[in-house]
Amino acid sequence: MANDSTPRRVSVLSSWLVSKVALEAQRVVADAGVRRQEFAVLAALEEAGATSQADLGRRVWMDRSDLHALIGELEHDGLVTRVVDERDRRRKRVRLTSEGEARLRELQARVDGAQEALLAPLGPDERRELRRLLTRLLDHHRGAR
Amino acid sequence: MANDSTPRRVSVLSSWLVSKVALEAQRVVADAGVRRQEFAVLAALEEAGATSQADLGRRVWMDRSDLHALIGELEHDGLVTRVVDERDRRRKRVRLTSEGEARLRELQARVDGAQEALLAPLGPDERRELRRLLTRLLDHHRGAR
DNA sequence: CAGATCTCAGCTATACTGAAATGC
DNA sequence: CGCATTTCAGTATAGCTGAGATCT
Repeated sequence: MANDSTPRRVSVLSSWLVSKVALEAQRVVADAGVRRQEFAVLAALEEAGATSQADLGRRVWMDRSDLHALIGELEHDGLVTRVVDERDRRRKRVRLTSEGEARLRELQARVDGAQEALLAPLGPDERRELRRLLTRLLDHHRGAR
Repeated sequence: MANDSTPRRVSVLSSWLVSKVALEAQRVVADAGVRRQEFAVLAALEEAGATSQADLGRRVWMDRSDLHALIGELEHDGLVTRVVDERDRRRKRVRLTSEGEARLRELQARVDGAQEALLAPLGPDERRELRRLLTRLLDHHRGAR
């Protein structure tokens, strides 16, 4: 009550609040030794099986260009393979290697830890509620484009 | 229920969720013609009166370096003045001009609109709850450093 | 032909770091 | 001296754009 260092008027801007929390979240995940994008792509790949880069981009909401670069790295590190789809030669099917699966399991463990650190001050109900509210916002604005 | 395009496993990563919402928030505010940083600084200045850049940086959680550049722009545009503090000559007191105040009122109106657009899918209680949860996270992690 | 996909070469905004200059 | 403040220069990352090549 006495120690309110957050500027009142600025805190009225939810955009500001969300951005700062996002930064903090990113920091926590990075401190756990995880690149958010890599994790997101590997996880999406495991879930979707072998898909095209374009599909992957839609799933992870990542830019085609950045995704292309990232997949290049992952391929170079032997975590994924990139093969021309013979049924539609425009596409390249990206697939997890067994090394990629191992890497994903490793990252998942670290991410779980980071997640716990990030949400530490919240109880189970609050975590659920936070996720619900954020998801609602995302779904709403996603639909509008 | 049928249309669940968000990858299940990725959405488990709250960090990812928060980041995407932050991006959306930023977009909404930018679409309203507002630079988040400029608004934050002007608002903090109105609230704090004439303070040093360092103090301003702490209030708005902005980097000294970036803040310096931004204040340079604002000064060039006649929105703030920057004067050496004679009581402590290391400091420069930054102060809103009347043009700056007018600019702030203009931005505030746009920000209110953007805020409304961003939070449209949430009811009043939900907005309060979202802000409460985010603030709690921020305060917690802020204290830890 | 329209449209999708992959690729490449950039751009911008944001956050941050290191270090010098000045003054307390 | 240690410490705070301002300033400058440079780095890193994320997200994005435009355009060409290839294919359906």
